[in-house]
Amino acid sequence: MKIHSFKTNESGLNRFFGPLEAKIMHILWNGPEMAIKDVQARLVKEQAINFNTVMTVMNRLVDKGVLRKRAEGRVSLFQPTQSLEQFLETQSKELTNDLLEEFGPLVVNHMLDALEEADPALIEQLEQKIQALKKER
Amino acid sequence: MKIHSFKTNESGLNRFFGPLEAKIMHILWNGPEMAIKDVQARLVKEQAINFNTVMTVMNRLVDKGVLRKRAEGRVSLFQPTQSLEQFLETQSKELTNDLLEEFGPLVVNHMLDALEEADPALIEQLEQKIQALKKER
DNA sequence: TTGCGAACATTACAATAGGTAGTGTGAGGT
DNA sequence: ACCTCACACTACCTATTGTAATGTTCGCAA
Repeated sequence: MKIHSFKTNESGLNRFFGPLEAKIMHILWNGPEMAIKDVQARLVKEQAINFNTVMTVMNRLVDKGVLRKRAEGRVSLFQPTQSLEQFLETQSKELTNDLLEEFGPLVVNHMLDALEEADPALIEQLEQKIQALKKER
Repeated sequence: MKIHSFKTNESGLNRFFGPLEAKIMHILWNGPEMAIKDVQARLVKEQAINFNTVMTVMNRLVDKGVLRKRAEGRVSLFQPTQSLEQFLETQSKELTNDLLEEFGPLVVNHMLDALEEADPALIEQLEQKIQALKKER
């Protein structure tokens, strides 16, 4: 399995995951390899939550391929299959390609409209890359 | 209601809609204001489909705000609330903004990587817009 | 005037995704 | 021999989407 949808009405990890899934991924990305009860312990600080609930969701994340599970004696230890950086890199690349494929020039315009108002540094970066590209040809 | 998710594993209208929803929107975007039975007639050319099924889905599309329903005597006529162009414009803009918000510079790089392999004309367009932007300042 | 048929409304069921949690099982330590 | 803890299995709930049966209404024709 993989990530199939990007939610426009959410933010951060909630764009890729359900709310509990997102919290769990957040914990695993900001800490070491962990057992279920470790994750649960961190979640409980916010909100009471059943051990089995955490287990079920974590196992589903394993099925989706975003967590890896490893037996260490009697307990299972979990860790993300990708670093957060890799994950964001992968997802943003896939999304960007999808967008360009689907919308082509429209996206370029929107991009610039957005950059115009937002971030002069990004425009600089863009121009640098374009110049670099041109020289290569 | 609105569109809340963009599916990375689909293509075209299926990125925004379920498969039947997408077919229905396709028909309404490529024809005049229509009654349910007109839509059904076109769908049936491909695949037998129950009138009520079409009705239910079309009414849901009205609830979502992507179709408008208008009573004309005994029948209801349906038509998209936006043209396909407007819809794609809106969606691609929203997605582009979301992406930049969420990933910032990562997206700019992916964009250029993609453009590099894909389309020299888009790069030209990009550069034009950047020059235009610079002059404004 | 009555009643049929067409269009719409209401209701419901299946599948999938995600959140929640009860019950079952097995292995280790006491 | 047994108890506990971690894990497995199963199930139920909500939402979304596809599917369709049943119920209602109203104009027109006999």
